[in-house]
This record gives sequence, structure tokens and C-alpha cells, in this order.
Amino acid sequence: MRKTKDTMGDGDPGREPHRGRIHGSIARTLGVAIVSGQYAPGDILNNEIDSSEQLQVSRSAYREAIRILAAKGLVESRPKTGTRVTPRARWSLLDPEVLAWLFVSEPSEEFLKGLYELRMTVEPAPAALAAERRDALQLERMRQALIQMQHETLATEAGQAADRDFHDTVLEATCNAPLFTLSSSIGAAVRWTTIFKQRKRELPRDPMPEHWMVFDAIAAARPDQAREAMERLVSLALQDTRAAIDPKR
Amino acid sequence: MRKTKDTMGDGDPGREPHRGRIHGSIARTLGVAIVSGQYAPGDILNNEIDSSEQLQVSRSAYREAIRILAAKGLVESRPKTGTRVTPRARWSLLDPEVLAWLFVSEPSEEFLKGLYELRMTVEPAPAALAAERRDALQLERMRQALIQMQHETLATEAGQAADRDFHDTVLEATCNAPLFTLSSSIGAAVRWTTIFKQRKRELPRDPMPEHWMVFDAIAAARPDQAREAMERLVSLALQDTRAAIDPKR
DNA sequence: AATTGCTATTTGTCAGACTTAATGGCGGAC
DNA sequence: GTCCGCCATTAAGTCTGACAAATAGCAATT
Repeated sequence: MRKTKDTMGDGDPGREPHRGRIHGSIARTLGVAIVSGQYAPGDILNNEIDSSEQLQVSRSAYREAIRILAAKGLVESRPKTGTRVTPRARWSLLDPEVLAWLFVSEPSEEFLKGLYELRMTVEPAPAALAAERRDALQLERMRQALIQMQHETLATEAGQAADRDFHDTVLEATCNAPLFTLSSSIGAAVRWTTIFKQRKRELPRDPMPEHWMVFDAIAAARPDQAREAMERLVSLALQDTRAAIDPKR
Repeated sequence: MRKTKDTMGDGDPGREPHRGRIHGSIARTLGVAIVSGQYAPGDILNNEIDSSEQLQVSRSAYREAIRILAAKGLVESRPKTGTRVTPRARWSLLDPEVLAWLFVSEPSEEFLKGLYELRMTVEPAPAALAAERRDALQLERMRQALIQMQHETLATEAGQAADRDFHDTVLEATCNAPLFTLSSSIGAAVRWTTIFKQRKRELPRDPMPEHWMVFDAIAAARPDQAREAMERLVSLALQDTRAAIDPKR
């Protein structure tokens, strides 16, 4: 007779009930543990039998979780050797899930800075491309997003979503699939850095003027102007974040 | 009595023997089929039972393959509905494996162009950062890579590897983890576009001068100069590729 | 017509046995 | 004594088959 898992949920009061699928939860749990440094690169995880028993899941569920982590470059499995954490250089840091895992435990200030440098590197050129290639529909979406953002402000979830929509649509308007792929990463960067900004100061500064300048330049089909405006936008956001983190000023 | 799979390898003359792990092979097979458009976004794959039988693997191996594809954003599974191909916008196009799958069947010229725009967007700023932050060891690695590249030329595998090493080291010298993550994607872009360049013309043009100019600027710690030199490098490479694809000029 | 409840189908999870591959040590050969 | 190759060990990899959970679509009911 099968155990039927009827005891599932008993005891274990501290364990959060699996939100979605089990393999997803396990991947998240392990992923967070890895990116937060609980396992160091080169460390070897317990073998599948022990690990799955510890986590109270079947070996297959555990293995599927490991496949997810391996697909994102966090671990590497080989027979006999075991499953080991890969060096940071191979992690897919721009993968949306990995990014989310990173932000579960507060990321280092250095990483935040890295994310801003990424935005600074990646966003201006697409703004210029978008100024050349955007169609009417995309332009309208950008306008709507900014209007929404203005109404709701960055203090609300809806306002932040509108902000992300704006940046997303700029990327989309480049008509460039590889660049557009970065939107989820940029979006995550925008999202999390906004949270940091909001944390210490209520409404640091009205971010709308820079946004409208980017929009106007794209609407006017002026690539160089759009690039410069986007540079200014990211640079101002960086200043705000710095001020929020380091209240010396 | 178990079948013991003793018959494995019999018949099946057309089927390539699994190179590495089975779940990896299956993921690759399906991944290639998806990115090459054999399945359209929104299509629903056959259910796990049928699919695994068709592919002559167990359901678990097939499921692990699906987990890999899902982790890279290519598919999405839900009970009752099945596993469906996600819209292209959610694919992790910059993932090294996905990139490799894309290049199994010749990618569209448009995608190639997209990859170049990505390089054009992403590489100049890191060159500037590298000029500020590189240490002596990284500088030496860049020099060695260029020397190797000069000796071997881009016609050899070793020469191309040296080229990639150079670009990798520039990214690494930014001391920025998110940016460095892009190196595998940039590396793939460099690799595949080089193959295209080599295809039609033997030695189109000596690419070393631009490379040395980037190196010199980084060595001299001149960020702006490094940025400009890198812009020129990518731009020249783009011209070469265009000429190779479109022999009108 | 709208809502509710059922059912069939598909993914999800589990358990346990067996296979393959890589490693490290052991023994034999030189 | 040193080196090479074989073998035991160990961990991931694979297979099988059964059961659980979720849900889309349909039917019956109000």
C-alpha cells in the first residue's frame, strides 16, 4: 500500500507551503541559497538521495530543480563528482529568475552599481534606434505609460509597472530581438532600484521631466537627442539611488 | 525481466547516438526545433507520454529536457493545458545554449544584424570602463590574446578563440558582474559572425589595426579613446559581414 | 442565461530498481 | 621504488509504473 502522502502538511509549521510546483520551489530555494553565497562556487551539494530526503521531496522533483539551476548556469552535475556550484562568471545574472533570487536577500551595493552601469551602457543606444524605428502604436504606448506613471507616481505598484512599460516599449521599438531580450533584465533593474530609492526617501524628486524628454526626442525622430536624454535619465536615477543608500548628502 | 536496453543502438541507423546526457540531447533537439520555427509560438507539444515514446526515452528524461527549455523561457507547462511554446519575446536569446541552437539552422540575416547592433550597443561603454579599471594582469592577457590572434589569423580556430579572449577580457576588466555576463553572448556573436565573414572571402581585411587601437587606448587609460576605438572596431566588422553576405559591393 | 459541479486529460509527484561514468585507490609490472 | 592499468566505489543518469493534483470544457441545474 502506498503511503499516499496523507501526512503531507502535518508538522512542518515553519515550512511555507509550496506556492507553485514543487520543482520550482526547490529551484528557488536552492537558487537563493547559491546566489546569496550560502554555497560558495566550487562547493558540492549533497548527493541527490540525501538532498531530496532533507527537502522532503522525491528524487525526481529534486532532479528537475537541479536541471533548472543548471540551465541557468548556477550548477553543473557530473556522475561520481556530484553537483557543484559553478563560478559566478558563468551564472546567467541577467535571467529574470536569477535576478529575482538575487534580490531576495539584499544584494550588495556593488551589484546595484553594476546594474546601473548596465542600464547606462545598454539603454542610450536603443533610445536612439527607437527614435528611428518606432511606429505610431509604440509611440502611443509610450505616451500612455508616461501618463499613467505621472498619475500614479513611483510610490505605487501601478506607477512602477508603467515605468517598466515605458522602458520595455523603447526596447521593443528597436525592432531588434536580441536587444529586446534585455528588457526583462532592464525591467528588473528598474524595479529593484526603484524599491531602493523609495525605501528611505518618500518622493525624492519628480522623475517625469527626464522621461518626457526621452519621449519627445523619440516622437520627434531625433536619435542623438534621444540618446542624450536617456543618458541623463539613467544618470539622474543613479544619483537618486546613491543618495538613498548613502545619506551623507 | 528488464529489457536491459540491450537492443540499444540496433536499427536506428539515422539517429545520432546521444552525445552527452539524454536530457541534454532532447533539450537540444526540441530547442533547435523551436527556435528554427518548426513549432510556432503558441503551439502545444504532444503530451509527455506520446512525446517520450516518439523520442524513445523515458518520461523522466523528457520532463527534465522540458524543464531546461522552460528555464530558458522557450516553453511553459501547465496541467491539463499541456506544454506550449512561449512567444519569442520571452525567449532568453542571449543564453549561450539558445544562441547555439539558433545557429544550428542558419539564422536570418535580420537576426545577424540584431547581434551586431547588440555589439555596437554593448561593447563601447565597457571598453571605456576597462580603460579606467583594468589591472596589469588583464592588460597582459589582452596583449597575449592579440598576439595570438595576429599569428594565427581569424582563419583558424585558435585565432578566433584569441579574438573572443580579447573581448572577454575587456568585459571582465569592467569589474562589473552583470556586464561580464554578456561576454558569453558577445562571444557567440563574435564567433558566428566571424564564420559568416570567413565563408565567402578568404581574408577580407586585416582586423588587427582596430584591435590594437582599442588595446592601446585601454593600456593608456584613456576611456573616451577606448570607446571610440571599439565603436570603430565593431563598425568595421559589420561592414565586412555585410560585404560577405551581400556581394554587390 | 448564468452558475455550478462533474469528468476527462494532462502535467506533477512519488518510489525503487538498474545503468553508466568517473574517480581514487590497489596491486602488479617494470 | 616508481609507474601504469585495473577494479571497486560512488554519484548522477535512466527507466518504469503508479498515483496526485489541477483545470479546461462540458453538462446539468437553477
